[in-house]
Amino acid sequence: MSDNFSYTITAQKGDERAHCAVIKTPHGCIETPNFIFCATHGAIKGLAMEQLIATGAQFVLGNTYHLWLQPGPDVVEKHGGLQRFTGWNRPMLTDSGGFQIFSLGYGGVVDEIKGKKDRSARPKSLLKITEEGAFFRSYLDGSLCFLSPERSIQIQQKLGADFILPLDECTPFHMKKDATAASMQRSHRWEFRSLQQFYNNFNDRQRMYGIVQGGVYEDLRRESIDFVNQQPFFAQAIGGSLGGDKQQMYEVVDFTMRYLSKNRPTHLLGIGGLRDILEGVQSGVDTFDCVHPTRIARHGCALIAKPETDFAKEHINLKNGIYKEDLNPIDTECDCYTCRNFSRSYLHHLFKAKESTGGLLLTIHNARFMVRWMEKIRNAIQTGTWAEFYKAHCC
RNA sequence: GGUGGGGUAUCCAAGUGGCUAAAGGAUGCAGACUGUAAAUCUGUCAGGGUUUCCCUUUCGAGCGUUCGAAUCGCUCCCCCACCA
Repeated sequence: MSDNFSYTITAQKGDERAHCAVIKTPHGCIETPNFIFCATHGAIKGLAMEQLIATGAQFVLGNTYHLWLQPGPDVVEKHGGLQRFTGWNRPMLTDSGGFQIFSLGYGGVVDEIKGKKDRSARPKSLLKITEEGAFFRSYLDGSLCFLSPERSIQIQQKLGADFILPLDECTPFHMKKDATAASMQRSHRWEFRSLQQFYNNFNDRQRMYGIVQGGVYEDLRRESIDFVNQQPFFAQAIGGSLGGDKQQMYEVVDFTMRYLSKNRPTHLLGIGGLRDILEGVQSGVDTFDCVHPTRIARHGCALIAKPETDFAKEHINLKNGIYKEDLNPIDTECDCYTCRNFSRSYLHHLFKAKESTGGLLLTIHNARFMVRWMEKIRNAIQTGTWAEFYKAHCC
């Protein structure tokens, strides 16, 4: 194998697990800790890639399931891969569709994975899961779809992102331990098949992550870690249910990180709260991804650093009436295009008037905010002040 | 001047005798959102209170019929359409 890919730890103090590293890919390097922005359908909702690049973002994620249904992997392949297709000529990862088995499969309990209560019940479009794979009803046209580990990898090989994920099965929080264990073991078999497919058609411009399952159970997580550590993955991700509340999530991530290989980059799937990221970094996580910053932007919320020591509220809602005549920018410290040019009052107006530009401007702010948040974290680690930084924000 | 239609809460708009403090929508006020079927979803929206219950004031205005009226009758005010 060539040296298209590498993982190098660049800063780590004493016996702290928090560290900085560089992940090298054919499309450039990623400095970690870092945040991966979600471009599920091959676009950052509300932004042109040019605008995301301007924020300093380094890493973007697309979704196998969505891109498979639309426009289809062959179309992307004809463009020369996802990077050319989307205009993001930088490091990229594709998720396997495993999360969709969960999110489309449990109907109203999409929130289950976070231990939250059933709210907006949706009709489920997952028909059934067998050892072979998952049968879906396409949410686009109702047609029957079948996603297997092999199929997911074939699709991802055509999509051509730098990093790909094996198909796994996510389990909801309220699932009994033996069922969680059975699901985890199936995920392992699926990951093994994914690896076989990957290496059978190996392309030196791609690498694969392993995914740790096991829910909130420490012994299951250890079993899953043993599996992942022993398989020839380039990197590893923590998936599945992380518990019923934040504290449990931090604990699950922490004991999982304790046993995972330190020689591989580690990704925490689907987590992106500001405090959550600090806790993850503290446990040794390299990368995070989350729809939260871009989604809440479209819903009128801007991430803020104001309560530097109180993370009860990590954002403000620009739709609130108090911003109607607020001439200040979202954050006077922020150097993003939105904060340099527009008032909270203007943003409030755009959302009240249902102008999609409001979502665009807040997405720019939130993206830039996340980029700067990760820069602050890396800076603290590089200057040997991580412990103080962490304590100042998390205690 | 004539004929017909209409005036309902912040706005639009259902409702023609009790189950109506009054459907629905919008606006307003707030909340949620964590590997995106999300530019989505939820709550609230006459006033007050000891707030799973009570009181006060409401359907253009007034008077009346009735045990009971946004709903029926009379008078008045205003709006719209067409005809002179």
